[in-house]
Amino acid sequence: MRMSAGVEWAVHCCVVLSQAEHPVPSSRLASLHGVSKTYLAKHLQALARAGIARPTEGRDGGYVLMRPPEQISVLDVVQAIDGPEPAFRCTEIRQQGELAAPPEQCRKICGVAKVMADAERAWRTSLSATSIADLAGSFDTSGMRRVLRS
Amino acid sequence: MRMSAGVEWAVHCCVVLSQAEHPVPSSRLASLHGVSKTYLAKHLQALARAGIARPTEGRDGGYVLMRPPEQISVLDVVQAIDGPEPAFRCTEIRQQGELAAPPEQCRKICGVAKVMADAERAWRTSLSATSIADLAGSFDTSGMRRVLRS
DNA sequence: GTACACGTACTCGGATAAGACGTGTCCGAGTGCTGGGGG
DNA sequence: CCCCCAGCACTCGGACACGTCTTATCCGAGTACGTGTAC
Repeated sequence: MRMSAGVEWAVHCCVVLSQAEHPVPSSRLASLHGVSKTYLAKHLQALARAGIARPTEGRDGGYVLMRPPEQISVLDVVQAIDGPEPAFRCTEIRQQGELAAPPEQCRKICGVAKVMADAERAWRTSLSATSIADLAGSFDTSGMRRVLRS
Repeated sequence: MRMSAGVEWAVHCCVVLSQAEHPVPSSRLASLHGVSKTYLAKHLQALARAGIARPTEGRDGGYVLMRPPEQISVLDVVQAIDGPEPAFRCTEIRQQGELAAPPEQCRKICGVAKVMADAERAWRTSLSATSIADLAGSFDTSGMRRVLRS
């Protein structure tokens, strides 16, 4: 199970955006973090589709957070980049093969799928407990703001 | 983020093996669940490498669980198939680009990585709370045993 | 009747292709600023 | 001095290749059982 590397980029970008007072272009965000400009742009589009950041076109344009950083959880960013569908997808193999269970036993969710769903729920709950604002507190925001002004 | 489909197969196979009294060949496990024989064999090898199931060669051979099903957690099976490495891999982009943090600020783990690690820990804890024996209780084990004897 | 040796059928195991997805890149369309000219 | 307009540079956005991992398959090596034979 592997999470897209773009998630890390997106979270860091959100932290930077939470400290910016003006729109920040995707190319600037890329050079700030030392990553590919064009590929980061792709992920920022995903943030825009999810309603987390808003792009401004034209000169002096860039991305701005659409909500206060306290109201953006890490889970929001992860799901924006990685997709909202769960990692485990039950293919209902309990209904296939020689020991296929009869349909009347399959009204309830498969026990395997339930365990996986519970685990993913715990994962999401943990991610949603931290906001971008919380994360920003663990970084050197003063230096971040200084670099953003220059 | 996607989990390997083989995880579902492996968990169901472990449930079946917990009800079997004799070794069950991989080809039998495949036809019982209606999945590819050869591909399932590959995943069963992973279970063997992880010390969960043991293969027996020759005629009347097959796989047998190496531990009582109460002592095999769903997490054990998931990690055997999907690998033990975490889904999120921090690439330390806080040390790259224009706003690279100085090394003395990087002795502690990156805040982003910490949030992800905590979430995955919650996920693993949830998965380890359920054993193969618990799962077997949610299936029709009597029918399973009947089919296995035939 | 018993023990041994052989043949066979079955098992696992690793090495080998095909497909899907994440990763990375490129160029075109659209927009807001800015400088110059006219009123 | 103020307003309007054209040009421009910059931005985003979607369409296009590449590499890697998951998925899927095949064939060979090895082993335990069953049978036939010799003692």
